[in-house]
Amino acid sequence: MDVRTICLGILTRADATGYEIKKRVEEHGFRHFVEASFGSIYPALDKLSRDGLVSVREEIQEKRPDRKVYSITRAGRSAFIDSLMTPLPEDRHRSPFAFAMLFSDLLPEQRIAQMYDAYAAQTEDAFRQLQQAKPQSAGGHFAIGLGRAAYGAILDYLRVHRAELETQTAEAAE
Amino acid sequence: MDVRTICLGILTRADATGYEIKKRVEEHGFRHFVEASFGSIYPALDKLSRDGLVSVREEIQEKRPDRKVYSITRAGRSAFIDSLMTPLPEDRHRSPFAFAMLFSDLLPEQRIAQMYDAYAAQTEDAFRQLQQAKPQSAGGHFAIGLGRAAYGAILDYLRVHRAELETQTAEAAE
DNA sequence: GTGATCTATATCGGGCCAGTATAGATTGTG
DNA sequence: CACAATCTATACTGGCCCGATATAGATCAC
Repeated sequence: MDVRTICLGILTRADATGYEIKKRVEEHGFRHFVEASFGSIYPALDKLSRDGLVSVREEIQEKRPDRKVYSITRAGRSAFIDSLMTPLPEDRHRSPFAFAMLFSDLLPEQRIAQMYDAYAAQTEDAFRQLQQAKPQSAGGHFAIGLGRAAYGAILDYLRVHRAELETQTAEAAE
Repeated sequence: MDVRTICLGILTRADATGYEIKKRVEEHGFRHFVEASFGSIYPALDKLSRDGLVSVREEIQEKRPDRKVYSITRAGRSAFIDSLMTPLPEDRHRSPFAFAMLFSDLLPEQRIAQMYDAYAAQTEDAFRQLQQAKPQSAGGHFAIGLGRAAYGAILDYLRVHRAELETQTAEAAE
């Protein structure tokens, strides 16, 4: 899912500037599924504009940079739908935490506990965000539920393992 | 978790060529948590070599490209551990499928069902792979369990939602 | 026997991220 | 009230990384 496609998707819902697209990508409905930075959004909008998939109107502002408001064109809408009609790229779950755990034997126990707590906190945050998210459509409802299911399961697993870890520590301390 | 760090991690377990590192990254113990392509592994090994974090010995072969076998150095091992002692990057879960679902209203019902089935099949594969994986260490056991918990929850969610979807279709067909 | 897969290294274009620059407006805090 | 932080808004750069491609003999399956 490249940044151009993400931009097109967001623009099917409403016109937006590059800045607003970035904000929207960070909202609950999107942030757990896609990401895009300024460094890729602005060039993407440039390219889309050159290809006629979006149009721009410049709103001149006195004491700020001019707002460039992008709208999706008919061609853009159909290119977006086309891209959803061809096979989707597979999901990617990259976890530096799980990778680090594979090398737990090389690290002090204290550091493991630290990583563990940081990871649990992050996951709880993500879960809570999805709990509060208000879906805008049937698809949004589904996607949020999916995320919630995954994060919830991870949290449960962490809780169970945490208990095991404490037991082991307690035994070792005897 | 950059490719250099991934290479170092793998080399803490055994010496390897670039090719072997790629294979190892694709094994059950790693593939659900990290990824790295040839296009990044070879330059990474180059850089590590120049920085003295790995050493190379060239095994000349008659009718094949020479094998370059990399070993981690003392400096490399400590650089790897250092990188695990500093705060880890957050997990990333990118899901083109969930993103596409957010736009289900723009797509034909048939296509939704298709994406749905493809996604379920993929997830089942991943789950099965983790079921069969045999952990090599306590950390490996933990990481595999974590992955299994997440994929399992997603599969459950998909099954439940599938039933709903069929109910809706059936109602619509009346 | 012949086509597919495996071993093995390497490069290139293009996509993308993180950081940085710029700059005035608004909001918050002590 | 002063000063800091955050917000709006665009844009570039260095560097990382992926996917595709090139090369080439070996081995395996049918």
